[in-house]
Amino acid sequence: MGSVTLREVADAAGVDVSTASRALSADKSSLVSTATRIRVLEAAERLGYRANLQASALRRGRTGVVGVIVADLSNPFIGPVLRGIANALGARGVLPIMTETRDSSDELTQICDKLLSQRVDGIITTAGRYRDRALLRRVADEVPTVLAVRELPGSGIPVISHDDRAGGGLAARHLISQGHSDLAQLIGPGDVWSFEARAKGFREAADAAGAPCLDVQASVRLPTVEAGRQLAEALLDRPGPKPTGVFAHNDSIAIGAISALRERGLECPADISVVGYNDVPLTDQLRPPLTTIRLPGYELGRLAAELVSSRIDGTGTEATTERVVLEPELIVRDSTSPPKSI
Amino acid sequence: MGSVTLREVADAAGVDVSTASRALSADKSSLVSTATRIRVLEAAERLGYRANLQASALRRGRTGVVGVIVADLSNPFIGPVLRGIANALGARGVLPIMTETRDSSDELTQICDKLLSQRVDGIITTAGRYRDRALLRRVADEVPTVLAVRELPGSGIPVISHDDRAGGGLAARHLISQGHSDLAQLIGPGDVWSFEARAKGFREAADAAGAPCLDVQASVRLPTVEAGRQLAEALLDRPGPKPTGVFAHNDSIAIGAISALRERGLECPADISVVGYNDVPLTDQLRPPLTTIRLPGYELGRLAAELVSSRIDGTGTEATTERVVLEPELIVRDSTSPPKSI
DNA sequence: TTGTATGCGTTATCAT
DNA sequence: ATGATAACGCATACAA
Repeated sequence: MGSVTLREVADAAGVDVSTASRALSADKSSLVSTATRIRVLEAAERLGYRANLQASALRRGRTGVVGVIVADLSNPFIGPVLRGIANALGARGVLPIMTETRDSSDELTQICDKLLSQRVDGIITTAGRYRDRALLRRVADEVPTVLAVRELPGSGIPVISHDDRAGGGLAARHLISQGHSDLAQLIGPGDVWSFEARAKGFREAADAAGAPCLDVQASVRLPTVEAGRQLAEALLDRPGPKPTGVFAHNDSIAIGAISALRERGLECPADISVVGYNDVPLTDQLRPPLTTIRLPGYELGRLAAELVSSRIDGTGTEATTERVVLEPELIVRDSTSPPKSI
Repeated sequence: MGSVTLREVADAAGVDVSTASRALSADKSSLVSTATRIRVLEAAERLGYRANLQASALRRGRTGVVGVIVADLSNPFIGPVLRGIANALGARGVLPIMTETRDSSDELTQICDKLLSQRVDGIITTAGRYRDRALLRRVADEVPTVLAVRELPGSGIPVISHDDRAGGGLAARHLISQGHSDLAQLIGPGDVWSFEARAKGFREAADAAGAPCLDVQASVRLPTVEAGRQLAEALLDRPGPKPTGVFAHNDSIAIGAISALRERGLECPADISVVGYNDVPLTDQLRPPLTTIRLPGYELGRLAAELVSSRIDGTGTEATTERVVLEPELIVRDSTSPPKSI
């Protein structure tokens, strides 16, 4: 492609490349006389000049690109997060490279390698599992890195998250306040901060209220509708009294569970109440509309992008921005109600 | 960041940079003796060498990055498309830069500029509106470009789409076969291929069956749940007989419409049947589960990525790959049923 | 205010 | 099979 170089612009304007470079640079254009500046600008315009950011990056050591790594692009809760990231980065003229690991550590390894080879200025990831801590730590040593949504305790990597533990507590207290005394939780895939923290928060609040709490653990990797189905069936297949209040670790699991329960003759919320997590789009239109915990995805994305930007600029006051934790919010809809027997 | 350069690896291995370059290059490593190759490889490993793709790109004229431009990251139908793109590109070692226009032409202009400055090897976009034809045509002249999902007739840009017109026909014939004789369609934002084609297909099939068809046009830019609400209310506020079979141009509109209808005392499907479009995740879990037309998002994304890759490689037999059109599929669920009066 | 010269890290061409 | 060298397009330290 005969793309126009700075050299050609300079020649057309009758100046040296260095002068042309200065004239076109936003902050250094003051070092150039107004007359020559407009001459260069006109020449650039006329020739259709477009700066080669690759070359510029090579010279300046900055690419204007940050890598974004998510676990699952088809998880609807990720949409708002990506938006928040894209918007905040866009405002600074930075472009995001988006990648997906499907929660596979091998994938993550390869992706990190690729991003580092691309010399991205920074990395934002929501895909870290505990087992990836060392890997991500190494990445963070090479390039400004920010965790979003999922924390990685002990990694020392700055993180923008929200309080999953408090979210679990909200779910438990809501069910208890509705009169449920037999609780259960459908736990998301292991090795992930979000689910462990939610489980812990839920259990603590249940214990505090003296309510028995059954844990049903997932053996699957991704927290999907199908996983919710399996978890609900595992719950029903257990011997003993059936809980009436169930906390699903995300909305997909909740949806799958409600569907599976219905197939076994249990209606939600008449027979069993279900609380979800994330408040993904459309949860208010489900059958029934889902009571859930809102995860502030857009905000998380936006803040993560701003944090990584400030790290890149070196303006991050290291100590003060290590960890930002937003608050979850209980959204009450129709999937929870007082238990029948009361 | 003291990142290791090829130079240092060469020095450590006691060879020239050019030899080191050959040794590390996949296809040219045969030009190097096995002995020195392993010496170089070891040195690289030991020093933690990582090729600088920026520099490599500058020299070779290829970045290994393609730009992806979508209209709306929060539209759930885009998830599968992005996945298809990311997976197909990933298999070829190419990374996607993802951007969002919110269906604004200004945004699109800026984004194209940015991507071209980044010297992406190719561009895939689902965000083209008719008014953007000239802009995208110019882009396509600079870099291999592929349209996905939305066509841009007369632009001459290769496109991977599916048959929206046939999809509209499927919707109409389904409603008619259920016994509906009074039809209406809630039309998506103007200036966009998908919606115009769906409208046309629906109208044609209605006409062919002699069924009157009311068109309700959106005045909004994005086809959201809220837009669906407004469209449904506009429909009800019209004088004259109310249609019993409604085609919403996407699932979000359908959901908003059903919700608005319910607020006005009309139940779906008892009082009014609604067909959506896209078959986005969770439509089967809605109240009621949505009858809809499936748009093969993953396939579209995958094919678009493969097409742009072959264009980049220059292996695209120009004439044969201009336009690929997949087939839509009717998914019958519970939001449609025969009208009451029958 | 402008020009000169150099280097960012690679790869390709040409020798050897 | 390997080395020397130039060039990709740009930005900056330095000189004028």
